[in-house]
Amino acid sequence: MILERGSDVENREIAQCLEEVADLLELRDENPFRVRAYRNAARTVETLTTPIHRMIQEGRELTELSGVGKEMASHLRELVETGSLTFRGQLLAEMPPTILDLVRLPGVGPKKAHRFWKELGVATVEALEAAAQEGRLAGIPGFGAKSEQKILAGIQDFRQHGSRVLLAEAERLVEPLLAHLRAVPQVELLEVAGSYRRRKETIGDIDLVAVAADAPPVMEAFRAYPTVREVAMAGETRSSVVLGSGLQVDLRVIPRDSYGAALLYFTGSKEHNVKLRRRAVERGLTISEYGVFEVDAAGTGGAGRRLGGSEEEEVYRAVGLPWIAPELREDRGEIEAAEAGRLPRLIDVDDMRGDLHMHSTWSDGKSTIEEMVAACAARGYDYMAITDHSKALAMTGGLDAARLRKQWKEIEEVRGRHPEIRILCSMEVDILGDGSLDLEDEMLEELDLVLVSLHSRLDLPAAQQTERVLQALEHPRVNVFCHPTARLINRRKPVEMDVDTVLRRAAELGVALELNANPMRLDLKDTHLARARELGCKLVINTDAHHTKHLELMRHGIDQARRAGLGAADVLNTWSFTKLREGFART
DNA sequence: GCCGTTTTCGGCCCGACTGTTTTCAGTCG
Repeated sequence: MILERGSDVENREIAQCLEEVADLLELRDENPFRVRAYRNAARTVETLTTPIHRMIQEGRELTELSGVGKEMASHLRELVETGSLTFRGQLLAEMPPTILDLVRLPGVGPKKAHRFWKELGVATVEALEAAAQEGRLAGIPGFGAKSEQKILAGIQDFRQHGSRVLLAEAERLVEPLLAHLRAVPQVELLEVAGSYRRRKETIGDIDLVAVAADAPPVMEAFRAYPTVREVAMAGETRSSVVLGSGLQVDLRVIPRDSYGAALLYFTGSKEHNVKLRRRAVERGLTISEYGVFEVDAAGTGGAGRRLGGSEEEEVYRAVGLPWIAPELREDRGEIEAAEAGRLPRLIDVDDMRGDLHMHSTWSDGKSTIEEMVAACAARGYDYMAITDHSKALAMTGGLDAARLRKQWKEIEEVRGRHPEIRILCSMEVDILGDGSLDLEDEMLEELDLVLVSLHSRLDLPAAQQTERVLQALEHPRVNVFCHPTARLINRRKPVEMDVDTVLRRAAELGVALELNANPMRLDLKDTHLARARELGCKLVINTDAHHTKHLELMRHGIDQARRAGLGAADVLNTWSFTKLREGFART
């Protein structure tokens, strides 16, 4: 990977490079703690809200970052200055880079991958597949026919379902499974843990935690669920299945008094758990999925007195912390905040008092203005905005000035019939290629609220895209920049843009940034939101509904906002209408 | 490779399951 030279090397790319170095070191059978040091540093960089290149510009000491020492700091510097890392190049010279693909296969780790290469000369997924089919794998010690089958199945699976599934999609798949399991009489409690409970935007697999006095009947029911395609693992307390959709689901059955500890453990994140365990060790305690225990004074490694674990609160309390919301459990500073009593009171879907981005049949929406208004009123909103597309988006039936004026007449009539809700005349105005807006200034003047978005020329180089966006935000009538990076999760990459610069300028200008709640967008993403708040940006959460039923998607935006640690006060459309008006005032 | 109100050396989170093996390494979460 050669990174683009220049000041805009993204933290994500740097983190990726360090991760690769960790993988390569692991393949070389290096000291596992050295490997971990690279992974830790990668994680620090990835979750950092300030771009590394900016830290360097500002002359800040990189070793301030946790997990970054002298060596790592010099790696980071080299990456920012040259766009590549010599050390990584040296490691890559020792082995074919395609070996890294092997490690991504289920059941194949660095040890096995290394042996495939050394003992069979196999370095690609294709070569491994051929070797397994020809029975050559079973020839090396430690491998048998079963290993061969497993690897072939893994390759199949990997090709079909390489990417993670959207949280909203996972919900649809899991709900009926939960109903199926809850119907088993032995099941006392059942909860989805893992990244699903942390409300991550995409899900790799599903982790279920169940309490049952008698585990076997639960396991049996689980494996007998109609859409189960394959039972990957079947133990007494733990089973793993693959559903017809390709989604892997793990189930752990645990006793009631371990419920909290198990839920905590399987909710993760891994990094959050590691830090909690370290805290436990510092206090002479040990945490497992069964509870919190005193470490045996005799030092035999056995567990001593049990301090609790039936509820998550007990585990946190044992290490001197208040309960932490699952959405925050990423080791991005939430443990330190909890310790200092500075955990944010997270925003809730009930805090929302309006939705400021939705379409109607005037452009590409499927519901009429009247229907959208009635649906918003039914949700208890105090205000809403009708924001159809502008004329540049011809395929959506975008409105020109003449049609927009006609639309205002209709909105005026609907206002008469719905005094219970404020209806703002607005528009989602396209940002044109040169950064100008797709609506005349005199029309912009008359709108209650102006939204701007990128829908075209999404492939511009970073410098040009950034300039284009900044140009649009400078326009004094602009209030909200919608789905800023224009990504579609798993389908379209975010535009190349210096997000940090855009956030800074938006904060200065008083232009609000949208968190688009559509589960395919969730744009801005959590780390950008956290950075936006840090910089004092105004924020709104909108559904971008194209049908009355889409108004319900607001909860996905709330999930994302909670992951960013946002409270109700951080989001303008939780405010009263009067305060909202003042909030949108440009600076 | 990082880190330190016990430490600049000696630590670095914990347990289940599988396959293949006869006591356990590798992988996963």
